[in-house]
Amino acid sequence: MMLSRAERFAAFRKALKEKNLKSTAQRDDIAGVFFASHRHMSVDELYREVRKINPRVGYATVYRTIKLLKDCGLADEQHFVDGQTRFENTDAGEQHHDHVICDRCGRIVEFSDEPLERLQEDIAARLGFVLARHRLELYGICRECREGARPTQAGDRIQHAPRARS
Amino acid sequence: MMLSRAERFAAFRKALKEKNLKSTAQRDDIAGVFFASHRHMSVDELYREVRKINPRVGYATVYRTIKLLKDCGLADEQHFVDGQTRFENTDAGEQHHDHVICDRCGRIVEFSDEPLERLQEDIAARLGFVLARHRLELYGICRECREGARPTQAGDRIQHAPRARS
DNA sequence: GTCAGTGCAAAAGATTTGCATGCGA
DNA sequence: TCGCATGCAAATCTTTTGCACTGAC
Repeated sequence: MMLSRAERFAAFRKALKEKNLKSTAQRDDIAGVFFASHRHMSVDELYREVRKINPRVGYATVYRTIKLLKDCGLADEQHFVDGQTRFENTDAGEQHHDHVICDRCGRIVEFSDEPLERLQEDIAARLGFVLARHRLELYGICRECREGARPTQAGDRIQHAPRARS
Repeated sequence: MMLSRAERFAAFRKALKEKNLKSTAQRDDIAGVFFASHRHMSVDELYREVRKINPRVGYATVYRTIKLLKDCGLADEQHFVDGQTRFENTDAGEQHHDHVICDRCGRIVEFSDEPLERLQEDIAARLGFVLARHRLELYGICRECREGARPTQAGDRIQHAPRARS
C-alpha cells in the first residue's frame, strides 16, 4: 500500500501529464527531495534541501511545486500547534493516520486506530454531521524523554508506529 | 462552571494585578469585546469590533492583549484548516472540548466526549506517551446544509452541543 | 515556435518590535 | 514621579504574484 519513492515519482509524472503540465528539472528535484524525506517538512526545510542539490531553484518554485503535489494528493498540509506549516508524504491509497507529538523532543509518531475512527463517526452523527475527514493530534511526553535518555534533538523525525489496535 | 462575562472580567483584572500589570482602558475594551463574543474570533475581527467602541485602539495593542488573555488562560488559540488563526473564550475550569466544523457553512459546534478522551489516553499510552493534551477537529456537512436549508452565511457562529455521551 | 515554467523582486498579509509619548498606580 | 502601556511605523516572516526570460514539448 505504501508507495516507493519511484512509484511516487511515477505518479507525479503521470498526474502532470494528465493535467497537460510540463515535467521540469526543478519539479523533479523538488519532488525527489520531498519523496525521499520521511519527515514532516516545512517549506523552508524543503527549499534548503533542494538548494543543496540544485542551487538554481527559487523559493517561489518550491511553493508552486508543493502546491502541485498537494493537488495530486501526494503531499498533505499539516498545521501543528507550533504554527509552522509542514507537508508530509501521502499516498492516495494510504490509510488515514493521526499524530502523537512529543512536547519535549518534537518527535512525531504516526498511528491509526479503527475504534477511534468509528467513535468519531458516531459522535459526529449524533450532532447531525456526516463526517468527511478529521484531524487529531495528541501531545505529550514520549518514553525516552520521560526516562531522561534525552534523544538526539530529533526535531521532526518520524517514527511509524506498529498499527495500533484496541 | 461556565464563567459569566463579568466573572471573566474579574479574573482578567485579578490576573493583571497578580502579575503587577496595569489595567487600562484599552485592555478593558479589548477584553470586554472578546468576552462578550461567543464566536471564534480572528485578531482582525476583534480589532474591528473594538474600534467600533474605541477607535483609538491600535492593532499592536490587540495582539498584545490577546496574548495576555492567552497567558491568563482566558483565550485559546485555534488553527483550523482554513489557516486563519482564531481565538476562543476559555475558562480555566472549563472542561476540554473539541470541534465539529461544517465544510459548507462554516458553523462550528463544540462537543466533549468522555469515552473519546479515554480512548485517546489508551492509544497514547500504547505508544509510550503520557498525554498532556490534544486537538481534535471533525470536518463534515451539517444536517441543515445536507437538507438544502442553506442557513444564513453563518461564518463562525458557535453552537454548543448538548453534552455528548457514548 | 509556442506557451507554460522559472527566478527574481516586489507585493501582500500576518505578526512583532522599536521608540517617543501617555497615563495608571 | 516612575515605569509600564500604547500608537504608530517600520521591521519580520511567510506566502503569493507580476514580469521578462527560459526551456519543454
